[in-house]
Amino acid sequence: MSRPGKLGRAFYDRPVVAVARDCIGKILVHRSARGTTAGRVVEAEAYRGPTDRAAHSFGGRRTARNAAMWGPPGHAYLFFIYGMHWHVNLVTGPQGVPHAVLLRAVEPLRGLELMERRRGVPRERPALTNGPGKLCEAFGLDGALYGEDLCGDRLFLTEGSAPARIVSAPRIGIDYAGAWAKKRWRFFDAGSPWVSRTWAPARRRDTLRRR
DNA sequence: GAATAGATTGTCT
DNA sequence: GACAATCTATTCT
Repeated sequence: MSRPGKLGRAFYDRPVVAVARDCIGKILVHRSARGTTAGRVVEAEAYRGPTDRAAHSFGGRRTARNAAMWGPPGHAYLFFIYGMHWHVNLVTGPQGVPHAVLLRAVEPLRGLELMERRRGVPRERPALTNGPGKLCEAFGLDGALYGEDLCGDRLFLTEGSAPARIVSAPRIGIDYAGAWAKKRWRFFDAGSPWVSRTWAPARRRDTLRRR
């Protein structure tokens, strides 16, 4: 009731790949003590445990860290990685189904000054929010929001404008996942300059050194 | 532009 | 003790 167009529980209580695709173009809003930040989601990935080897819930793995993934839809699953970055996910599907959507990049819309201060990057540079760790830093998202209800007033999505073209591509940074790494469960707005990478990452192992 | 190294810590084996 | 759904600076071409 706090915002027109706020997405309800039903949006998240659907198959994870569909939610990931439908996220593109929606508006992410975070209201914090320091101010409100908002941005248009331009890139997201689906993680479909327990069968998806790339998911933290692969093989039925259930720990304190990934507990939110197993909870009801429409909540936030945040985790800390590489010793310095937070990532934010939208939990999807019914309780007990450990699926989630990783938000990878947004186009900044509101709270630009706050984002610049948090990131130390000027608003015109894509580096402000074009990566999962970057957007969390810009929006001030961290463990304090673990399990946050996305149907509440602190962190949520609202209706936005669907892009002209959504591209599907392999997910990033999960080369260890074997065949699952090839699934095209990364979605992004083909026309946005705020996407982290427009296609698959350069694969180190596959790129032979030319003398 | 592309490739590489280093940062840095919570979590789990 | 190893590793991770990353980022940045630096180096090389």
